Amino acid sequence: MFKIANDSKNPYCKRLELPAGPLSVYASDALFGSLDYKVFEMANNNLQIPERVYMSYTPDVHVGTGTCIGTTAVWNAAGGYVSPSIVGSDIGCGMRVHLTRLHAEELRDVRQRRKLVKAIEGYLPTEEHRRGHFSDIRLEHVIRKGLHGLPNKYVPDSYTPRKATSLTHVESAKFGFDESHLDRFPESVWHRSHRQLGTLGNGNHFAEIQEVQIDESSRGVAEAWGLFDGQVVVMIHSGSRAWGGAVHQHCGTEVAKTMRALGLGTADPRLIFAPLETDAGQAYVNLLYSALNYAVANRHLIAYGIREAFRDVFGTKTELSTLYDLMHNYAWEEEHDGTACFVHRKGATRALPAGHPDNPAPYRETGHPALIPGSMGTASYLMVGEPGGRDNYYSICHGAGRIRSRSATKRLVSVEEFRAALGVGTDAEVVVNQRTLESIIDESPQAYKDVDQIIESVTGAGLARVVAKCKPLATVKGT
DNA sequence: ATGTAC
Repeated sequence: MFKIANDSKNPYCKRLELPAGPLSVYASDALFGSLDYKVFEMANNNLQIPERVYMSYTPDVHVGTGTCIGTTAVWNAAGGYVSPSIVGSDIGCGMRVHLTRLHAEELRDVRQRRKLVKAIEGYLPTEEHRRGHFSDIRLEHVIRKGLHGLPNKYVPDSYTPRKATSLTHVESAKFGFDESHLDRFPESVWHRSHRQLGTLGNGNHFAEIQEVQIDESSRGVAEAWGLFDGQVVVMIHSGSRAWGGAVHQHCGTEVAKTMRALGLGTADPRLIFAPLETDAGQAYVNLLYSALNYAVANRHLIAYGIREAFRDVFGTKTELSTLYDLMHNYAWEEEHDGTACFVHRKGATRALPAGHPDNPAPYRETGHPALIPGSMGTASYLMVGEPGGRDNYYSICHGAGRIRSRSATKRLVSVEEFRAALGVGTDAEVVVNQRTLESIIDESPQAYKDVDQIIESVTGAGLARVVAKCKPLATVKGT
């Protein structure tokens, strides 16, 4: 189906010539060889969207709906295209890490980890908060202004040690957009979205308590970020919940209509896209930004709840400073080599190197943290971009990457295997909140690639390097 | 990932 061009000097980057155009794939030979041929069929469909400037896969790539998870796809902002299928329905889904001053020794006793997990569960209901919870928060303020729409009680930082870190240590705290598009959503969507504020959601979303292990080669950066060996950190993975879903569904229908009217399409009817300048394209981009506002505020409020739990267990002086918050499902404008680009990242994380002007101010000199989760029971990584990332529009992986569908995992993986992967019954058990592991077996590590191999491909390719490895101590999942 | 229809 395709040829591999020989012009790449990077053994971790394959430049393919598919019938519809070029595709860069960042992966070791072993990972590249293990890819399902369907990811190339899917790429070939995505490459048929007109006017594309660039498209690539990260090593954790796997098949999704219309577009693979692990895709970076770039158009020029002028005359470009936007695709709700490439962004996917969990708009703004991403990662957040908070730092504590606690040492993992304080959680060495499994009973202490259980106590903490139970406390966190009390603040993060699995589905929705009860009526009246967060009644001091106006949802339309959050939708319109992101973190800046939250009451002072939540920001800036009655709870972080350095002033306003939760507003400055984020990829984006607020997206401005044309609010007239908000009229189209029924009251039920607003109501549900309010009750879902500060909740994790399902699937691969989680909150995890982890122990830091600094990579010696990056000790300087690690210490500049406030990390120390043995430090307890909190990693959060969540998105825009029902709000993003409603944006995806509503705008997707409109974009599909525009597509038909313009006679556009590819071999895959699920792959929807439209020129940026169309009414449907503009409505989607505006409401996409509203979902990015929801998602960042949602992760912020999850962190707020977890901080309350830490205070219940470790005392009122416990701090949870914000390391960083960034997304891996989104599209927005970025400038590259002086050109305004419209960049889609679906299951791909931006990792800017030291000195890049788009780093937020606190991370201008070091590069910002790129937060990469592993699968359950396995390590996660704090990375930083390298200058070589420029070739890939500064995109790196977003995690381990699924190798088995949820249904296949339920069929093929036993609860015993899952228990063993989490060390259940040993001193090192990763404590999980769920009453039965059976209910979340589709998230067992046997459903995912080995995150260490993914990271090796990213570092080998010169896209980013490891600052710290974070080993799981306890995990909180939705149902 | 999510809500909704089956």
